[in-house]
Formats: sequence, structure tokens, C-alpha cells
Amino acid sequence: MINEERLRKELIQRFGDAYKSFGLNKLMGHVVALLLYAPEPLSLTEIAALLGRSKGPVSQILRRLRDHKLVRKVWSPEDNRKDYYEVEPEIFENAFRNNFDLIKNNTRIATQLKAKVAAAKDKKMETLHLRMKEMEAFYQLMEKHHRNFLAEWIAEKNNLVK
Amino acid sequence: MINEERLRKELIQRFGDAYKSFGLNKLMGHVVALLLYAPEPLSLTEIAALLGRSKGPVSQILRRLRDHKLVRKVWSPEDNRKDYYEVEPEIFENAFRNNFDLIKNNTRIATQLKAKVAAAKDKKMETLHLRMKEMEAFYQLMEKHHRNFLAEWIAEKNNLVK
DNA sequence: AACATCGTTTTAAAAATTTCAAACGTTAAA
DNA sequence: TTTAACGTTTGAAATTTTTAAAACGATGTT
Repeated sequence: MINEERLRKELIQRFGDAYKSFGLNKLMGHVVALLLYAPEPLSLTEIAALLGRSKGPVSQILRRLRDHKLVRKVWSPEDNRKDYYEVEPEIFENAFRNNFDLIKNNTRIATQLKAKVAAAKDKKMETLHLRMKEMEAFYQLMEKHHRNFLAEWIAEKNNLVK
Repeated sequence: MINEERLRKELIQRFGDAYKSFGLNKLMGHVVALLLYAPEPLSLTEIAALLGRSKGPVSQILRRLRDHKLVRKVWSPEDNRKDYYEVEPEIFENAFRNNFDLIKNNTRIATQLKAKVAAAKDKKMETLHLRMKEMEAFYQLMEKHHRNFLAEWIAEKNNLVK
């Protein structure tokens, strides 16, 4: 016999740590874990209560999670007073993509600076120029593989549900 | 004519922001940018001076950067009193791998919990079980693509240097 | 052997982030 | 129209993280 209560707590704690190590708010991880676990959507008030938190931060976190497309609102036909939340079906893809977009965004730094550096024929600039070029090439290749990965995943996911 | 001083400052500032958005210390980004830019290796004292910081935090940051294999020590034949630092030639690969290892590590959560959940035949567990299975499959596929990417990159990198 | 220079560690202050409590606005039910 | 329940925003307190200063240890030079 497995202890359900313990399992839920462990999932919540571990997701909190994981999110924190990615530079995100620990509470974000807690909310995601709770919603991953919950068989039914939960309202903000319920989430706050289950996590022993006040509604303030939970409200802010839920907005961020919606911005990141990790969580979504659903409307309950029987109770349209409350907003209910559940994890996005594409939560893993989206989490990965968010991370990837961040990296891609940073690649622009290299691209832009490379252009500026290219204008200078200065000897001291050569090292930097080469490095920026390498950085740009690296992330371009990464992007290509990312696309391949997503395409393959969609196919695999369909098999999984069956 | 391009303003070298401005370019260096921009690179440093942008890398700081980028590192921060990944949950890392801003100063880490500054040091990495400075070393990416510098045509020659720099000592800890020089780095601290160039960034207008004290030696304490720079010392700690350099250790973390070495742990992450983003920066390495080099010994100068002419001055073996000081430790000199430069970026690792594989800095981009390693930065990516560190990020990936983090994700991989978190995948273990899913794998372990999946095993625990599988033991329970509880109806409420079914949703969670399916999600954990999906998470595991997602990251396993990701790992495969990561390997392919690195192999292809090594080949491309050689062409770049030529 | 004494001195000087460099990097590390520690401790305390400063800054940033997270958190809650309470006020506020909105919407639906009575 | 009033009331009640819910989510959001705001301001202040608490916590965490970052930072610098200074003490410390090690290593090479005189």
C-alpha cells in the first residue's frame, strides 16, 4: 500500500526545487506539481489552501504560469463563479520551448555584436569575432535539431496516449 | 569607426542579464563576457579591477565557473605567481550541457515517481501515472536528439576554424 | 627568514526577492 | 439593491541572495 499523501508532498517539494534551480520561483513549481497531481482542475482559493499559502502570491504565480503556457484556465459549467486551473496538455513541450526561446534570444546578442565587431579590423577584435561566429553557428544548429525533435515528439506522443 | 569601450561594456551587461534570466549570478555573466572579449587570459585581480568589484565575490564566481567548465586556469610561463583565466574552448557546448543535465536530473523525479505510482491501482492515480510516463518519454527523446546534435556540431566546428 | 603579492574564506551589510495581510474591484446570487 | 465569494493589487515585513571589507593562508622573492 502506497501513501498517497506523502507522494503528493514529495512531488510538490521536488518540483519546487527543480523550478528554483532553473531560476524560477519555487512556488511556481509547487503549483505545477499540485495541478499535475490533481485529477480535477482546482480554483485559486483551493490551490492556496492546499499549499498553505495566501492568495496573493498564488494569484501572481498563476498569471506567470499562464504567460508561460504551462497552466490554463478552464470554466466549470456547474460553478462559473470560480476560475479553475489545470496544466496545459503541452506543458512539457512549452517548458522546453520557453527555455529554448531564452537561449535563442541570447543568441541575438552574438549576432548583433558580431556585426558590430566585423566592422572593426582591429587585431584585438579577431578573437571576439571568431567566438561570436562560433556562438551563432552553435545556436543555429541547435535550433535545427530542436525542430526535428518536436516533430518526432508529436508522433511519439500520439502512440503514447493509445 | 567603432567604439571599443562601449562594445565591451555592452557585451558585459548583456551577458549579465542573460545569466540572471537563467537563474545564475549576474556577475558570472560579467566575468564570462570579459573573458570572451579579452584577447589574453586575465588574473583574478585584473578581472576584479576591470569589473570594479572586490576580489571576494570574483574568487567565488571563478570557482563556480570552473566547476561548470565554462572557464579554466592557465599558467603563464613568465609569471607563475598569478593564476590566469580564460574561457574553455568548449564553453558553448558545456553551457548547453549543464542546462541539459539539470533537465535530465529532474527527469529522474518523473521516473521514480512513476514507479511508485504504478504500484497503486487507485483510480485517482491514473492521470498522474500517464503524465509521468509522458514526461519520461519526452526527456528520453530529448536526450537522443541532444546526442545527435553534439555529434553534428563537432563536425561543423572543425569547418568553422578553417 | 622576512616580506610582499595573490587568491580564499568569513562575516556583516546591502540589495533583491518573496511573502503575507489587507484593501480593492468584480461578478453572481439573494 | 445588498450581500457574499472570489481573484487581483498594493504595501510592508521577512527571507534570501549578493556584495564588500578584512582576516587569513599560501607561495614565491629578496
